[in-house]
This record gives sequence, C-alpha cells and structure tokens, in this order.
Amino acid sequence: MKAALVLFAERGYDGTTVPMIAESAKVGAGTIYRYFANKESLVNGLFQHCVQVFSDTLKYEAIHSTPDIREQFHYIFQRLVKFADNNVNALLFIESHNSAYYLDDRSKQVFDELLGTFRQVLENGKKVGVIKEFNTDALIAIVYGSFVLLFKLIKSGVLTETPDLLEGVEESCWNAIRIL
Amino acid sequence: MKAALVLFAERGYDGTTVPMIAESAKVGAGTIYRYFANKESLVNGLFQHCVQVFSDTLKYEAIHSTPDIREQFHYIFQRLVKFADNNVNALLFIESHNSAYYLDDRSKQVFDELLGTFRQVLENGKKVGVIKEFNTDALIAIVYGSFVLLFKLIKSGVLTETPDLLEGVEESCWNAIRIL
Amino acid sequence: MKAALVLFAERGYDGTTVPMIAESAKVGAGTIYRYFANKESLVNGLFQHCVQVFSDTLKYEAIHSTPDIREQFHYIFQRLVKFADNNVNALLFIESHNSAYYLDDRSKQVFDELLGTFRQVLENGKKVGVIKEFNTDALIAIVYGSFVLLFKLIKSGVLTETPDLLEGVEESCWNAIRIL
Amino acid sequence: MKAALVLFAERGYDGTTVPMIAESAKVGAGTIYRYFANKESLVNGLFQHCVQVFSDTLKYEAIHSTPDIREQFHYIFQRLVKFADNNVNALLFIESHNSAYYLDDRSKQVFDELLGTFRQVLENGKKVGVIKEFNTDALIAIVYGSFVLLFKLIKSGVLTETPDLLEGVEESCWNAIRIL
DNA sequence: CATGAATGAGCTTTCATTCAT
DNA sequence: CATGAATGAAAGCTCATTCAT
Repeated sequence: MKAALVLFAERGYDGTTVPMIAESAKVGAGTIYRYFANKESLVNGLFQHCVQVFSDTLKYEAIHSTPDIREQFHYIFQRLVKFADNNVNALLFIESHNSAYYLDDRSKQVFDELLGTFRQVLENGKKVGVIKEFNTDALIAIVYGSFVLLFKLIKSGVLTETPDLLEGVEESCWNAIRIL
Repeated sequence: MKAALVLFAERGYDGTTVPMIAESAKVGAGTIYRYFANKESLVNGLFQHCVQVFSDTLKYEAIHSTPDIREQFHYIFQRLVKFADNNVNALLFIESHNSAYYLDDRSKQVFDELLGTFRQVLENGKKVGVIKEFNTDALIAIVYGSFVLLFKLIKSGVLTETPDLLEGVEESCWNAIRIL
Repeated sequence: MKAALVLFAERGYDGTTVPMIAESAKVGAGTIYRYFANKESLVNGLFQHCVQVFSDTLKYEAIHSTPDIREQFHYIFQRLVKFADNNVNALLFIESHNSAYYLDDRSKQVFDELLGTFRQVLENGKKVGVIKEFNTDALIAIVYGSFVLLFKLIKSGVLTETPDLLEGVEESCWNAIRIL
Repeated sequence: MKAALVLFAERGYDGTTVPMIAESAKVGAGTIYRYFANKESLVNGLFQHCVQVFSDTLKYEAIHSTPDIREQFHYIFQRLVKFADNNVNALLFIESHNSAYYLDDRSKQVFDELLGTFRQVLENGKKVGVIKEFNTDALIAIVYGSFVLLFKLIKSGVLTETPDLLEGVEESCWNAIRIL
C-alpha cells in the first residue's frame, strides 16, 4: 500500500500499473492479488485508509482544551500540517482522487465524513461568532484549497517548508475566514 | 480538442482512451492521428492551448486603469472567474496535469510563464505596500488554491455559483493576502 | 509504377505503403486508385509488366544469328546484363516476389512463361550436345541464381560493375553448365 | 522463434503479424513480448541466431583433414547442404532479409562475419592456385547464388533433392570457380 | 480526372489478472 | 503463502481504401 500510494500520488491511478507497484514494493505481481481482489479494490482500500488516517489525525482532543477559536484553528491547522508532513502523498492522493470514477460508495462515504468533520469545525466557529457567516463549503475551499496547493508546491520543491512559511499561511487562512 | 479536454479533466490522461475521445468528438479514431502524432502530443498541445487561453484572459488592460490595488485585485479575480466560467474543464485540466510525467519541455515552460504572470501581480502589490510581505508562491498557493478548489466544488455541484459566493471568496482571498 | 517498383524492390510489398508510393510518385494517394483497383492489383500489374519487359529483352533475334552455342550463351548473358543494367529494381523485384502469397494466377503464369524461355535455351543447348545433361531447372538455378546475386551485390555497392567482372561471371557460368 | 522463422521465410517480415506467429507457436500474443521487446527485436534476434547456426555449421574441422582443395570444396559444399537440409527456412530467411531496413547493427555485423568466412575459403583456394584469380565476392555470388536458388526451387517443389542433383550442382559450381 | 481528409479494420503493444509451481 | 510466466482483452497507432471536393 505504501508503494501504491506513492505511485498513485505521482502518476495517478490509470498511470500506475500493477507490476510497477509490485516492483516498487519488492513483491511479485501475483502477491498483490492475495490481498486485494483487483486494482480497483486496492485504490479504494488505500483511499479509505488514507482518509481514515487523515480523520484520525484531525480528531485531536486538545482542540477543545481551549475556548479560544483562534487557538482552536491553530490546533486544527497544526494537525493538517502534521498529516501533510507525515503523509504528503496521502494528502495529494486524496485530493487528486476524491472524485474519481473508480471510487466505490464506501470511499465516497468515508470522504464525505471527512468533509463533515471540516464542516463541523467551521460551523462551530460561526456559531461562536468568530468565523464569518459564509457558505461553509466555500470556507473549506479557501482553507483546504490553499493548504493542498501549499503542500503540492512544497513537495515539488517550489516552496520550502519552514515554521515561518506555515505560520504565515495559517495567519492568511485565518484572516480569510474570520470576521474582521 | 474540446472532447479531449472534457475527458482529460474528468478522467485524467491515462484514464482517457483515444477511442473515447474519438467517439465523443464523433470522428474516427484514426482522424485524431492526422492532427497529433500521438496521444502525448495531444495532451501537450491541449495543455499549451489551455494555458495560453488562461494567460490571454488574464492580460486585461483594464487592470491598470485604476491605481487602487484592491480594485486591481478585483479585476484579476474577475478575469479568473471569467476563465473558469468559460473553461472550467480547462482550469481543472491545467491544475490536475501541471506536473504530469508526460508533459514536454514546452508545456512546462508555458506553464511557468503563467505562474510568472501571477507572481508579477502579487510582487507589484507588495511593492506598493498593500499586499503583505510574504513568499509570493505561498500567496499564489492561497489565492489560486482556494480558487481552483472553489470551482472544483462548483463543477461537482457541491456549491452553486452565485455573485454572492464569488464576492465572498474574493473578499476572503483579499483578506488572506492584504496587509491588515 | 516506377515509384512502386523501387519501393517494392527495396522494402518489399508489405513494407511499402500506398502513401509512400504516392509521395515518391508525387501524386495523391487517391490517384493510384484511379489506375489500380487496390494495392494487390498494383503489385500484380507491376510484376507482370516487369516479367514482360524481361521476356522481351531476352527475345533477341540475334541469338539465332550464330550456330555456335557458346556465342548464343554470350548473347543471352548479354541480354540478361542489359535488362539488369536498365532495370536492376525490376530484376530484384521479380526475384524477391516471384512466389509471394499475393501474386495472382496471371502473375504466376507469366513468370512460368519466363522460366519456359530459360528452359528452352538450355534444353536446346543440351540437344546440340554442348551443355551438360543435367536437370534443366538446376542449370537455371546455377546461372540465374549467380546472376541475381551478382546484381544484388552490385546494387548494394559490394561489387562494381565492370566489363571484366561481367566477362568473368559469364565465363564461370558457362563453365558451370557446359560439357567439359 | 521456430514459428517466426517459418513465417518470415515465407511471407517476409512485414507480411507476418505477431498474432500469426503467436498462433503458429500456440502461445498468446502477449507471451512473445515477454521474450522480445518488440517485433523488430524478434527479427534481429532470429536473424543473428540463424546466421550463428550457419557459421557454426560451416566451421567443420574435417575441412582441413585433406590438402586437396577439391576435396575441401566438397566438404564445404556438404556443410552448406547440411545446413540447408536442416534449416531451409533459415537459409531463405537469411537470404531474403540480409539487407532489410529493420536490421540493426549487430545483425549486419554478424552477417558480415559470415561473408568473411566465405571469403576466407575462396581466398585460400586462390592462394593455393586451384581457384581462379577473380573477384572473391563475384565467386561467392556464383556459388552461393546458385546454392540459394537451388534450395528455393527444392523447397517450392520445382526440384527434388537427390544425391545426383546435389552432386551435379556441386560439380558445376566447382567448374565455375576452378582454374580450367 | 486528381486529391487528400476521413475512416475503421487490423496491427503492434500493454497490462490486469490467473494459476501452476 | 509467494511468485512470475502466460494470457487475451483492449489500448495506441497505421494504413488501405473511399469519396466529397
């Protein structure tokens, strides 16, 4: 799955062949079929796993350790960064595959749940009157879209990940969605 | 090329077959090869064309009709929206294919020039002291990342494009990059 | 037909495309189909034409102007050389295509007639007691096989055609088939 | 390779399709590509193999067991016959493909080495004063050309291979190149 | 009468998948 | 349980042939 993730993230599902994955994983091509019914099962399994890890990373109790929404946002952003740091490929794989024709219902559902988590955080912020009253999905687009492209650029070497960079982006995202 | 664009945007390069394109374009599969040496030539030609149209759309003289940077940002955002409205598929195609393994040097160069245009606008804003001093590519990530995901969600039906929505996102993006 | 001959001789029937012939002949591909029903008609027509020219070249009355069989052989060899000189490609085309799967009955018949001419000359020689009593087709293999390979080597540049060379080969061929 | 040899010998390279070879070899078409990168690799590999077998067949120590050049010629001719008997298709395949556009450098080189062996034998005969002083390649054309056409006719059924036939052709070839 | 754009059958080649080892 | 050789369906691509111009 690790090998598949890297390849899917870099070359896409259809651009990755099973023998490629096998070679990269240093197993025989047939071995893959002992764990997954077919290539589609593999992407779906992998997708669901990645989304799960993403969800788990976000579910950080400490978020609620403070009543300050800005600080909560900081915690969440920190978790996003943590996930991206440890799983850039997973992040990009999820982003580039989340509406693919080969995803099954379970994958779509799991992804929707992840979106739900995002939405919840923002809606809560709105309720408390710190985040501006605006279409939640649009707010997600702003924060998550920025975040994904940021790490795409970091991965490709255009940008270098530094505390200053991350802090700056976090501040920008916050300014984008907060009430001014 | 229109047929190829839609399919590439929706299924990716490797997920799109030449017969699919041919059928969608209502021509014989062989006909495609009278205009493109091979499938790779087709994506590259298409990519370059889309980037060109994008560049052209951005080159809007009116931008400089006002000294007000906020208003300039508005014009630019408006142009982005115009391009997205007329060419959603082109926008998403560019975003999902811009670092693909099958792009040739010309494609990469053309895309870099587009990035250059983006950078220029932001750097200018910084010079005038309205946009915050921050890594230009990071600022691009924020605005362009937001913008792309916004239209991805609009295209998928999650969001509905309305003047209010666009205005809100524009305001958010502006708040993200301006000096507060 | 000239263009087709060169290409067929050099690349074979299946290795030559109709557009290749058209380009080499500086006509449109469609034009060829105004003169030949299809590619197969073209090879067959060409083959028959070449064999005809070959036959005509051999039918040299002067052959019978002398009762001396060695001299007659000289005349025939001279005619072979004449044909090869003026139509190397035709010679090689005939040799490499004479038992091809796409030749029609007429082509086979015409080629058999050419063989008949060869046989007649040799049988006559045997009757007069100058050429050795041996399977006629074997004698043809010896003289014609030598001759064809000779010109193949000349065409490819391995050998250079000179009066001495031709005289020597003629003498050798004569020694091969005459009664010693 | 056996299946390919027969088909290439009978229909030529371009007239033979990979599925034809696969069917004849009773394997799947894809299987061929596990052993050869492509069709061109296949012809080249086959060509080199055939030439190798031919070379090996000629390298018969017994040749030097007698100082008599006529007897040596007999041995060589015998080896040619042996090769032709066991590999008619290889003989004809080599002859009809030896200057084809799809042969790579290695193939050309290997074939040149075979020619070198032929040349050596004849040059040696000249040195000893038994074979006539004449362009070596022309002598090859005579003997080898005769030989190839002989077996082409045998294969096609025009001639029947008998000891008498072979003996007669050998004698004729000898007479063609010896000093009279 | 000449043309060459268009076509689709069929070629070369790839690759997800199977299965004997 | 792991493997990778074998497979054939389907991909990318070519080219003989047609036909509107």
